[in-house]
Amino acid sequence: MDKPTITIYDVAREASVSMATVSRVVNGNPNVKPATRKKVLEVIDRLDYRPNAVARGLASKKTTTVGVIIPDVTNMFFSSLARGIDDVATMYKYNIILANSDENSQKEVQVLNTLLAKQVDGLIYMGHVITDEVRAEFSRSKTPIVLAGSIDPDEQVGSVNIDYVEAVKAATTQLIQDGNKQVALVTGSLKQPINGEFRLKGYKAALNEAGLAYDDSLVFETEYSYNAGLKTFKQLQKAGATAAVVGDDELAVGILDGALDAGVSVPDEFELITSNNTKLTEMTRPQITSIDQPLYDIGAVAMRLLTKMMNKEDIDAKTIMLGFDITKRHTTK
Amino acid sequence: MDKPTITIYDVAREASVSMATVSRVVNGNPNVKPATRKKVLEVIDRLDYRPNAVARGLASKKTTTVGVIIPDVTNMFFSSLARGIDDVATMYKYNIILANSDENSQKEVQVLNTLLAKQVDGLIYMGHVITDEVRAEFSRSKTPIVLAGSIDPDEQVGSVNIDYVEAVKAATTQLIQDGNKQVALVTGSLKQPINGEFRLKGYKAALNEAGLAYDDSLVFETEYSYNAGLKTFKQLQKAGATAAVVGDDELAVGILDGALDAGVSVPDEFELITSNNTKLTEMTRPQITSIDQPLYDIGAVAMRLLTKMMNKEDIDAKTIMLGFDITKRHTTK
DNA sequence: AAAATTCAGTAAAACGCTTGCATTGCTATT
DNA sequence: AATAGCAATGCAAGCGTTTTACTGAATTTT
Repeated sequence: MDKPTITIYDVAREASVSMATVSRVVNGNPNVKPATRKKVLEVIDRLDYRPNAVARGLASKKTTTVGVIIPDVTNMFFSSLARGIDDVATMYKYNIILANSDENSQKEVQVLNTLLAKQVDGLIYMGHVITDEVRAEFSRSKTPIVLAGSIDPDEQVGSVNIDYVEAVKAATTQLIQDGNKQVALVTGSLKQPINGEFRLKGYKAALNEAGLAYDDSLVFETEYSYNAGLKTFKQLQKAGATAAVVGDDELAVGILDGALDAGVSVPDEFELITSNNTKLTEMTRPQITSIDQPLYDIGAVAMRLLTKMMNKEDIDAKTIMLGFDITKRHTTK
Repeated sequence: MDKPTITIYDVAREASVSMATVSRVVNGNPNVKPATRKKVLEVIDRLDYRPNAVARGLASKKTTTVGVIIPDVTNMFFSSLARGIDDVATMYKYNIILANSDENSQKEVQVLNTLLAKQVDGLIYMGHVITDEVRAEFSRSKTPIVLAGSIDPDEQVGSVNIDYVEAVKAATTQLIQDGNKQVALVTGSLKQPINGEFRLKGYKAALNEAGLAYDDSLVFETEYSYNAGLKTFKQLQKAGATAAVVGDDELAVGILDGALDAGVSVPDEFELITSNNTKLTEMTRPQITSIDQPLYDIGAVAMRLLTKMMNKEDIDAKTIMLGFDITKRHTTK
């Protein structure tokens, strides 16, 4: 009852040519006479032959599959990247194995290993932080790797980002120019380079240029969630902040709602700029001004870079910084 | 310079046993003397041997990989399902190949074929509608398939859902009990069974039970987007609706904002119940009352069902309906 | 017209693993 | 002591491709 799987060999026999010839027509190798090609294609069609990619992978040592490690698909920031990755992957005939890591180093290492065991041709890693264990795995393998939306302090592997220093600097400067003397910075863990290093640096640079003193009671380290935002607003108020640059959209929505709940008028009494420009920023009232990171593009460019690496093409630069904008909405004056 | 890939054969030689034995210890086959096992494991460790899953796949005809077809990862509804799927998949040692389809039948067929070529052990399909072409592909292959969050009119393949008829009925009834005589239904294309068949049925049933006449000028067919919601509110107002059951959260946020923009007070002058209970519903002011579909669970259960099918276990029921709730927030009285 | 080159195609060796079957020692049974 | 039974291994045949040589034939060059 099980239909016997039909193989390249069957096609060869039916078309009375060798397997090699069938393989050539399947792979578009030009070294085959049009008449033969046609004959083979007919048989393929008649037999409903479908090449077995696993066998092909074993023989050719290529799987046309790339591994993608993502903290959580459910997070818009990452799913936007993922969408860019998948679209470009499809364009170049690759498929994606998607694995959620929850930014858990142990899971990451584990998943990395199964991905490598599955012989993926390349890897894209998303996540805010790269632990030493993960870095160790990276260097242990010679599979090309690109980081999407996270910083590579070592520049060992490829990476695609925006210039977080400049982005936060621009946002902060804008808030200062609106007349705020007490601009807060609200981010995730300062242990993550993106926050503790880059964003903080941009923030300080802006203060400095404006001749304002840095005050670390205006820097808030919190979790990226709506509820954390709600709570954070109270602290912001206590600290006397009249504006904030926020590292995550959900968090920003929480802060906004915290302000509204407290009867604080936005943007008149409190201004807000967030960082990721996800759809969320348009769904609140007032809509939230945001640094516009081209998330989809970061993913797309990362995947494109990876294709080049897998192809052993020359790479101009392993680290690519995309431009950013600030999309003005209604949480700033 | 390229390290030679080290194979099971190398391990066998170094441990002076046969490949078969190494294979056995790698696969946890009990038929190995503890002493031998230990020796082999040591060599594996020393040589840093990593089994090649592609070769394994070819030999065993199992890839421990399942294909997942998703309309758009960027959509919270689907990404929630996907997260459930991935978590359960991981639990059962499967990986997921994720492919975005944009609900485009042609892409779906294409992706389905490459997935099958890659010899996935099973497939999970998400999408509101199953075109004939897709259905044809489904029946052409004997790979197990489960639909997650979409209806299978034919019951040919497995599927996991909630009871949309009852859910919409409950929501509509609630709105009627709040005193609304003009309750609207706002969904996506009525051509999709979930809308034109199930939701509409539930809606009519509720009206009927309440002794209200069905009026098709209160049924709105639109796109699932924030902007569509904004526009739709105006039509709702024109039609004299004082409440609405909405099929998508982004859409609902649009309608809510449309109401607020028009100076209509929610829920006093207009009530709203949405369908997917994504995080979005908590991020608006007022927060939106929603049918609570256990999205994560639908994904998880779908994947669990698929594992059973892949394992050729007995299945109690191919079609599974999960329970739902209505989470009351502040767009209803 | 002979030699060189290109074209089409063949045969068979990988690719790295699983697995059914055969084999080898042992221990337990008679 | 002979035999059966079993646990532990080894052997080798696949799995379905790609790819490397290689071979004739046809075409071009000299």
